Amino acid sequence: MTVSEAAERVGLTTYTLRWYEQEGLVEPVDRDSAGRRRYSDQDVDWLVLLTRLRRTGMPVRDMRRYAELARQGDRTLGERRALFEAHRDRVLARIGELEEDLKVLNYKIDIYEKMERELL
Amino acid sequence: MTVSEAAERVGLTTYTLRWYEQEGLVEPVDRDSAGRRRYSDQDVDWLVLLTRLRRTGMPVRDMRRYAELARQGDRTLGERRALFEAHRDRVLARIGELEEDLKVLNYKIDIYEKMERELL
DNA sequence: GCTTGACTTCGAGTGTGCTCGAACTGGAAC
DNA sequence: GTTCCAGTTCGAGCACACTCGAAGTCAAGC
Repeated sequence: MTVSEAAERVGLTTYTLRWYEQEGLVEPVDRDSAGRRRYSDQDVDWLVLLTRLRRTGMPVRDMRRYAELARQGDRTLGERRALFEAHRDRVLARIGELEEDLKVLNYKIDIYEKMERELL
Repeated sequence: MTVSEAAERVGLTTYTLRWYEQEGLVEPVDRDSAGRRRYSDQDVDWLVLLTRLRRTGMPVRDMRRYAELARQGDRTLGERRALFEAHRDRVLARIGELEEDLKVLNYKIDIYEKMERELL
């Protein structure tokens, strides 16, 4: 599929797709006879995984590292697993943090509700 | 307390504390006779609240809006509550998103473990 | 009374992750 | 065969949230 079709599927812009490729997050995508990118389903799968990592706050730098490891095949499986485990821990910590902050938010909302009632 | 003491307490730098003031996230802080900022406990409490909001991903723009409302006193209680409720919903959505992504992460880790065992 | 060090303001610079404009190209529709 | 559209590259620009350097001030310790 074309870059714009791929962009639509993964929920990124065509700009970003080209930029990801340039940044080494994605293998150079196949081209048609006119030099236009042709994305395969595997390309899209990879991009979807990247968007997940990105959404969880993984820096582009780490995503690139991961992409490099993936390119080197099975011998980097352990390293890739370690990278994911470390990231999972960060995501868990982040969820914990958000839940803490949510408590404060809820507390504040309660306070405001009480104050609003008292002002009637 | 001084700007550096306040910075230490809230976990921000002195640069950021001055910048927050400049950006209107914080009321102009009291000064001593030499023109140096003197932070009160209330100032610190306010800053701590701001760091929570910030950590949950609230844009500085919205924090400024909240600060402006707070300055206007009780008549903006409803608006402040609404602002917090909307933000709470975003935080909840974000937690949900992270939990989804966490599943993918765990799935990937499992796959890697399996593949590593098979390669022995 | 001099040094030191933490403060002040101001404007400029940084890092991250895109986002876009300009100039060009090539295949498809009419 | 011209128009049109979606693609191409390249470098520049942008939004956000800080971060810092420079030049100056002031109180406290020696």
